[in-house]
Amino acid sequence: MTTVLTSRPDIMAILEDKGYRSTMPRRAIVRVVEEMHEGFTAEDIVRKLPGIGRATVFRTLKLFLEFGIICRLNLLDGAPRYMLSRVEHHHHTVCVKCGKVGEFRAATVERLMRVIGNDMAGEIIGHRIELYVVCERCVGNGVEALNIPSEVHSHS
Amino acid sequence: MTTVLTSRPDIMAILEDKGYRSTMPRRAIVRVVEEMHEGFTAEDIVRKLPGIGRATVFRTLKLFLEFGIICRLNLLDGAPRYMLSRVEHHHHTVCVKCGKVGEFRAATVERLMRVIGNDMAGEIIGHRIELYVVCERCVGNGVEALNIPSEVHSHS
DNA sequence: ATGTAAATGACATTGAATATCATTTGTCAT
DNA sequence: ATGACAAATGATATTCAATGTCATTTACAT
Repeated sequence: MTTVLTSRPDIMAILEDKGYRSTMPRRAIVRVVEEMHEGFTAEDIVRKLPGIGRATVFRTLKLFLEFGIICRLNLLDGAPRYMLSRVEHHHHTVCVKCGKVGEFRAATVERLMRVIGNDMAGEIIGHRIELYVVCERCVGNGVEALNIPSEVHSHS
Repeated sequence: MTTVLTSRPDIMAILEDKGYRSTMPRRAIVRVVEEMHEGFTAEDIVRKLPGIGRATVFRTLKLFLEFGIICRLNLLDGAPRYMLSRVEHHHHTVCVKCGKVGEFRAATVERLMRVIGNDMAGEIIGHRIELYVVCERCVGNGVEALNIPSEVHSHS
């Protein structure tokens, strides 16, 4: 027994399996993405890696997205945020105050989809659920009134 | 009895109540929005109303959004789509083939939120659920393989 | 080592959306 | 009705994210 199994999949290995090359910029982006734990924008990566071209960052994130290595959250405003995927199916919480992105899983969600599917013409391909929350930390701070986008309350 | 109650709220009246003026461009946009039944982009409106400035269209849609008159869907790619809100809380279905936007309601959704809320630190402010579907019409056509964004399957 | 296709990065370009600001237009008081 | 004034508009410039182009570089199979 000489190696410890890392709980995290080897991203470069995934790409190499698909025939993509292990290049310096890709490795750098993998490294940065792996240590960003609360969600990040493409621009965050560009800023953290000034030696690497903007186009490359965007291309690489798109590649990661395509293989489910990262996932994308279209927030209410501003650029989409990304975060490293966990293996299991999950959904996201977004703190409307500090922007922190969290995850949750709920068996009920899958059951819900089945119920809805039965009531519907057509076929369900996938779903997206986002919860807008005030996270523990921000509730604690109990600061001034939040600017909550009204659309979150009653629609979509 | 001289008037028929329209089932749809008078959008201009809502705005006037809030102190906004009933201007020609706003009335034009209301008219167009009310007759677009399958979701539209800001650009759709700009195209339909060449006499009205781009900035005004964006400003007005933002205003409508703020008061819940329309709702916004951040789709997987491209510009956000808008659609006239119904009064009741609901969620959206998006056909990954033809882009048609539908609506659904499910009591289970609200129950789900309560269940999740109990399991969570912090406070749930709102939620967003989107179902990616192949709509009835497109299933019928049974056409070639769909280009389904992988992120829809397993994440977010 | 070398050839070759893949990948990169500098740059230009697109496209959505916002900011600016002189002009126009609704609304209210009269 | 009229005029005054703030609100709203629209032409334009500008921002910002993201993509396309293409000559150069780099990883990898041989």
